Amino acid sequence: MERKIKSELIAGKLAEYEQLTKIYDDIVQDVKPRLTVEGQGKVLLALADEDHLSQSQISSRLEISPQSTGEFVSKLAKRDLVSLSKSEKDRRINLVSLTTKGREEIESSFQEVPKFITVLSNEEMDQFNRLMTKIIAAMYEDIDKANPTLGVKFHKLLANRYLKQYKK
Amino acid sequence: MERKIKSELIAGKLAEYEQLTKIYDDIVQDVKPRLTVEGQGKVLLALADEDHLSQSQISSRLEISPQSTGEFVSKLAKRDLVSLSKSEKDRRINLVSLTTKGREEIESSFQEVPKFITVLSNEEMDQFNRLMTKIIAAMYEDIDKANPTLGVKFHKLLANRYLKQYKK
DNA sequence: ACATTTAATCAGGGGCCCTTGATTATTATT
DNA sequence: AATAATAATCAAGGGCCCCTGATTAAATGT
Repeated sequence: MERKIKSELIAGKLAEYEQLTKIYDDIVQDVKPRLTVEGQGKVLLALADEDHLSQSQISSRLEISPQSTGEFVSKLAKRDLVSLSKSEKDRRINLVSLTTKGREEIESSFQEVPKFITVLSNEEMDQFNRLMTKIIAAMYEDIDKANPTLGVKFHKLLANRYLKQYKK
Repeated sequence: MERKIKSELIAGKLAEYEQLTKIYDDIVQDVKPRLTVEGQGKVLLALADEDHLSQSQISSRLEISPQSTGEFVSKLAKRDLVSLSKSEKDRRINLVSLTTKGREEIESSFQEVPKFITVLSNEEMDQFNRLMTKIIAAMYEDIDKANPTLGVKFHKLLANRYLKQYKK
């Protein structure tokens, strides 16, 4: 089989997997909504990386508007996942900090291991892990090459968190 | 390494991959938005599977409300991806059909092969394909076991489309 | 002291994916 | 013929993720 066909086949599998996880989560697995690199999840991940940030720091790190930042922060505060406090050094600044509940939210979102993974043998798991590692590394490379601005680097930090979680 | 840890590691990789594709698509790859099993994409996939459906057929197949169906169909029509016609057999019925543009939209959404896949060797591609196939099959199994209603079966048909595309 | 900049909020908007309730027109059943 | 069921639309609403423009308060620069 030609190399082009193989890569197309894999692209299809990955796409299929991606859509299936949505259905899987809806129907099979009563999972907590995952943290995503979107909206409120973005802010949570930013704070997981460095707590006690001002809103404008969050805004520039995530490359989203201050108003969007304020909105997401406000929603997170409403859910008691973050707390707000005026900075003593600068009364304009609102410091955003994770609450215990917020920290737990982040930790627990990484704890779900989908059942379907257990269909693999031990050896297959090793293989899969190695291949996924390779793919992910290539993705990071492409991302950095395309746009090495602060925002992207930050995105990289965010995503790296998944990895750190499982190194122990 | 213990089996539990391995599966956790893989869960983490998959989660990381999933979030990274969002960033990858945003930054690296100027891709067409993918068809998803959500909203308008759902309707397109339904029509790809069987064209010329009534809105209420779509509604029941996708297990969404008639009003949502109408909304998505209307949006797709606005984008010239579907055309509407009153059924001659029953004047209540609006038949929804893919336009040429709609068909092209669907086809082209499967054509993008992300560059990062090419980091794998031929052998690795075979391995990865085999492992993904196994995982996806397990997912389908779980999905069917959990809820074998018509809607779910339909979702399965939708997702199967990715596979069919690459069998040739 | 005044002008400029910065941080956050308010006002308002858009898009997308969903929902419930009500209405109108058409078809099927009694 | 009258009633009940069906198909689609209209009205209205909500949530989430985003945005631009304007305003207010605090800090910094001249």
